[in-house]
Amino acid sequence: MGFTKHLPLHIQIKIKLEEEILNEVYDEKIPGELDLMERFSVSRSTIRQAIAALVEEGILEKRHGKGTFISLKPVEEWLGSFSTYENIIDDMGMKPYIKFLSMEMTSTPQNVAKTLEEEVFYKVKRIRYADENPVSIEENYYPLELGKKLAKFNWDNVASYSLLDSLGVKLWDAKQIITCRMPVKEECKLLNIDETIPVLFIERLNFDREGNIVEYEHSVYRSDHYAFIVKLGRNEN
Amino acid sequence: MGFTKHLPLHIQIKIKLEEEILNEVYDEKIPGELDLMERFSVSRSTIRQAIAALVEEGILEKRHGKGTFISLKPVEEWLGSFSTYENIIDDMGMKPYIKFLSMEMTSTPQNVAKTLEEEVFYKVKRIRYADENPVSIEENYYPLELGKKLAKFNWDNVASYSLLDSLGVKLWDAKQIITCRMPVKEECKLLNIDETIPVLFIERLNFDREGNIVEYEHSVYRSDHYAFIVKLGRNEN
DNA sequence: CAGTGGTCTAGACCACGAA
DNA sequence: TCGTGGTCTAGACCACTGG
Repeated sequence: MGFTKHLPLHIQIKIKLEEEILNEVYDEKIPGELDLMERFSVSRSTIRQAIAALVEEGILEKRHGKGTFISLKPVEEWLGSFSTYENIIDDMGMKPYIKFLSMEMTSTPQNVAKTLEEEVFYKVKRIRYADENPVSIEENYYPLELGKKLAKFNWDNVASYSLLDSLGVKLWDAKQIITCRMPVKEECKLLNIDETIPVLFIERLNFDREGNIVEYEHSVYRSDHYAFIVKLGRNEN
Repeated sequence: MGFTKHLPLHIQIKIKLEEEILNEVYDEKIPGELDLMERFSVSRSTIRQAIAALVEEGILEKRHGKGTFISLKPVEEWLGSFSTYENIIDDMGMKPYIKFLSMEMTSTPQNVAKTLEEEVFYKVKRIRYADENPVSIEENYYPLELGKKLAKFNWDNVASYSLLDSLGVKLWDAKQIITCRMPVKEECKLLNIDETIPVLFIERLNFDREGNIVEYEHSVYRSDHYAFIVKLGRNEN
């Protein structure tokens, strides 16, 4: 392996396994600890230490008596754990739906322009409903190359990250800004609200594992019936 | 120890250590692994496993060559990692200040009433400034008993959790709701804003380790100059 | 039963930090 | 140099899962 500095074995093994997992070398389950011991010619604790790190990162998941399985929590769960968009009025039974409005090329949004040099982005505009009631206007922006591929999909009622996922693009980090303002006329019309009701304005930059911007989201939520609920905990929850 | 079921040794040790840490048996540093091995009559890996769990929970912190130290991240850092309140207009140099306005007993706020049976709460009202400009109106509510103790402090320019901390109350979990609305007259006056500018409205319930409500926060932020910035990551960041 | 992960031991040597 | 945590080994037995 060239001149690998002098990383501890368990780290090297962890990296190797992680790489293989992300390259989909394994289907669902990684080899047992005995196999890995042989393969890497190390003791069991070293293997276990490597695996423990991956478990902690949410990449692997152990099942006693069965084996160690690839986890890679779906992004839905991950993002969901942060910004659960919930209805204050407690009408749980409502059906969510996202309707495609338009797709076009546009100039790079401000927020992205600071970081990237590209001048043109793909923009997808959609409206999110709860039953028949419009909830938000969502615009997703993508770099040209990625956008071209995404343009081939049907964007009705799908999560953007599931489309990204099918292209092999995984979201990893995100940065989000939350503020509010008064709606413009078009937003009032689309959301079916009065001009006197403010809207929550959310921007989110999504990054992949290497820190590249893969998606910029720009959303406007009506504030009269909805709010963001955030759970905070020191550990998992 | 009575009839301890049959918990693994490292779990028992972890619990024991955790208990001692929370009871402030140690000052800053826990005994070395050798000492603990002797004390519990177990092997080093068992001790290390117990400690690893506590490190993962953010309760301990290892320093190579020095020892294992009690961490218990200050709440500031913990809460701060979530909702960093930042100025969009990028005036970094501003000085934050929180001015005490009033303290009184009041009926239990709605949000708390759902969970608790108490009928009266202490309410502390303050205004947060950036330099000379008002940023938000913050109201903190406390259960009677706790409120009585807190009433003795000077509430100018201190974080509520630092006062709680000095009473031995540690925050552990939180639940937060973010939405927006138009300001009422009093809020316009206090925040020095026009009636046409919406405000961000944040409610937060803070819980201790046992899940008791220890604080309810109710804040109104002006939206014209400020926004919430949230960083999301799968692991630590 | 066989296979897998879970727990635990005893002992070795390394790497860092402070005196 | 000494004490601390970091890495690693070899081997043992237990507990869960599935055929």
